[in-house]
Amino acid sequence: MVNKVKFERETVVRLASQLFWEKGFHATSTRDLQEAVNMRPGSIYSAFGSKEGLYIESLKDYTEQMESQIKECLSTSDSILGGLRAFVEDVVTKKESTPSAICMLVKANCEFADKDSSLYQLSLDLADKFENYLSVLFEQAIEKNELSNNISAQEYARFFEVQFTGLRGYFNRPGVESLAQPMINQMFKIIKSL
Amino acid sequence: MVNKVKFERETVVRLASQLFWEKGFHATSTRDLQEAVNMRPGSIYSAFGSKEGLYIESLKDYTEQMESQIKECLSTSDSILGGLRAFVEDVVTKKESTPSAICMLVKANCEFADKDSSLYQLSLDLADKFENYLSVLFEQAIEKNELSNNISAQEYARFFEVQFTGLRGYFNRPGVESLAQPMINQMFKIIKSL
DNA sequence: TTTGATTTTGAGCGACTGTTCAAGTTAAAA
DNA sequence: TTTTAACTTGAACAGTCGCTCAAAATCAAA
Repeated sequence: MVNKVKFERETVVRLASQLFWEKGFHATSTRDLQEAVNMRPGSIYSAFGSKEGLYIESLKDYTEQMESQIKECLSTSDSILGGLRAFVEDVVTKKESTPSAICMLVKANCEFADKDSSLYQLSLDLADKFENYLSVLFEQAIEKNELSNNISAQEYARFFEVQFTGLRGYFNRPGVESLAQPMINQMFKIIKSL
Repeated sequence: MVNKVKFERETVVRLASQLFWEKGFHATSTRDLQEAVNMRPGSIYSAFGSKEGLYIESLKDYTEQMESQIKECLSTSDSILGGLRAFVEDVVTKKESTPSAICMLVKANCEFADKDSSLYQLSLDLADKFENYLSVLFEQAIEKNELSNNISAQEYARFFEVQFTGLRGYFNRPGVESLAQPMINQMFKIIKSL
């Protein structure tokens, strides 16, 4: 090796991810990105190939970050359900410190209308992966008798997902902060009664 | 009057609305719109002022269309809850005939990250109007004893909205059609038990 | 039939887009 | 110290963007 890359790939992807999450793919220009990651076009294109390439890496990084956040919440809590609740509270109540209350995966799924586009497909694949991960967690919750087995782990996961994304959409506006805790309580009360 | 406009304003807005709903504001070019509504730029700009002006009228038209759809469902059904259920089934199961399974208001709210932008504000205002309309309906449902008064009409409306938008997001993908009816059943079973 | 206010047309403007690449810089190896 | 492959730079390209406006077309009223 004669010379090393000067930038930290992970840092750059993290910064790009924040910008894409906030503004979406189409509304983020390559010049916005250049400024955000402090790189000139040539370096970006040699490292990521295209705006789309950088976006793909950013979206994957986002889901990894989200899974890390869940794992963190699980390790802090003494039950699966407690961990999931902590995660939901984290996301919904600390929305000021994130680019958007709305999940970047949901935003991606909204933005790419062409069902044949690879970015739409990617958003589906990552959402699928996330649902599977949730299913595993709910499987464990059933095994630990935190939840009944009236419905399957996958059905719990689906309900969680619908409620979670619905809530995040609802809280993507100012002035509803005081509703967060009651609505999360309601959500988990329902889950336990399914 | 010396000369009349040649186009039907409502038809044009309807066509533009479909395109904006499908592709979003940023990904829809003025040339896409020109083709869709079969008008030249000069005519569009003299009638609507700007791309943004046409979008504003399109989004307002969308919400009016949605309220009409609810009213249609209510008139066909003999209960408020039955009407709302018919509406949800309509939207979630006939998604192939619409530009997107996801609500155009939700897409708008996703797309406009700048909380100071007037398009973001518009999406909030229209969503607020919709929530108020739902509240009125749930108020009636409580009065007609279709629902308990354990929680307020507004709380019912909020739960409906979260569940409804969550479901629509979930069904914005291929291959989940068979889950629609069970999940809608679950949704209304929960509403009745609140 | 002529008039004249109004609407429609579409070529084209300046700004911005994603992307390229020749020239400059860097630092490990020779 | 020199070499040289890898990396960085940023001016610039071709294409697209939202939008304008002078000219042509339209048609009720005179």
